[in-house]
Amino acid sequence: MRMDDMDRQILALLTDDGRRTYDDIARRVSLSSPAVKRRVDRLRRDGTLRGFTAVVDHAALGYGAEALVELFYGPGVTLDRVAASLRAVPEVVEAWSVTGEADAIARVRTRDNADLERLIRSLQADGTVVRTRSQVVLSRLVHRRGEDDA
Amino acid sequence: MRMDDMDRQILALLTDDGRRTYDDIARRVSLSSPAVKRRVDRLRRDGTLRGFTAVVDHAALGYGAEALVELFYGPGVTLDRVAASLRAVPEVVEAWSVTGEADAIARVRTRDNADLERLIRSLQADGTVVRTRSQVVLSRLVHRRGEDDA
DNA sequence: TGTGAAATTGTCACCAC
DNA sequence: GTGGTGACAATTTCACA
Repeated sequence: MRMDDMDRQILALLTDDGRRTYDDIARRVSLSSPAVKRRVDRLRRDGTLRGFTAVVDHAALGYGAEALVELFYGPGVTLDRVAASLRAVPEVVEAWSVTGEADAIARVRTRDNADLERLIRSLQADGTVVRTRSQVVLSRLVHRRGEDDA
Repeated sequence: MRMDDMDRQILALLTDDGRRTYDDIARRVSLSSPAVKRRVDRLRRDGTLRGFTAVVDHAALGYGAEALVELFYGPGVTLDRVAASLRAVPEVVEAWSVTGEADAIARVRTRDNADLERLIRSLQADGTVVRTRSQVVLSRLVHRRGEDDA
């Protein structure tokens, strides 16, 4: 899985616009479009390039509330069990196990704060999580393309 | 900015694969490809669809460390100033102002934990941030496509 | 919204380095 | 191994119904 600067440039261009044409990329990196395609195909096989996705404005879709919810597990609860139960909740868009006080942090998105509160209650009611501490997102300060959704 | 179920289906399909062809989408939602294109064009004009991006495995690119860093501002520090100083740090891939104890949370990504520590020190040295509290990501438990990078 | 045609893009075999 | 060229297939795009 060698990675040269050409690959990094191509990935940066595709991160900026995932639907850029091979020809457009080729001109910017001074290659032919088949050469670019071969590199992109290789990066996908490697797993370095996982795929492509649409960048959607969730607020425009009616999901205006977002929060980071710290989760504290009950005794003896395994990581797999928490992961499985979080995956079952569509509002959980991302979750990590972390160092520090909390065991994990879930990033959740709901229509509004009322839904947010209901969601947090339901996470607690689940049984795997004994306590939560939430930080509601007021605004986005930084966002780099290829790093998230909206 | 009306949004019907057809639009939502199209956005879901493009979130799953941002390079899906109009014809592929058209078959799945029972429309013609020009009709799909017209809707996608409208969603882009609306701003509902912000664009497309590549989904990259940052660990494969040598950035294996990730953390959520809670930031506590000094007195009188404005949101704009924090946003500007965070934007200047490439390792900050996302940041939000939040409710709760901390003023903001930055999501950062570095090569390793040593770089992570250096970065956190530099955020404190900046002057706008008087204290930080970090939660280092151990593993990703949940990740929905269209919600992030790797 | 669909159809059909033209322009653009993706794809692959083949060759050179 | 990597890259380029040219030909063909697939897709995008748009005028018109």
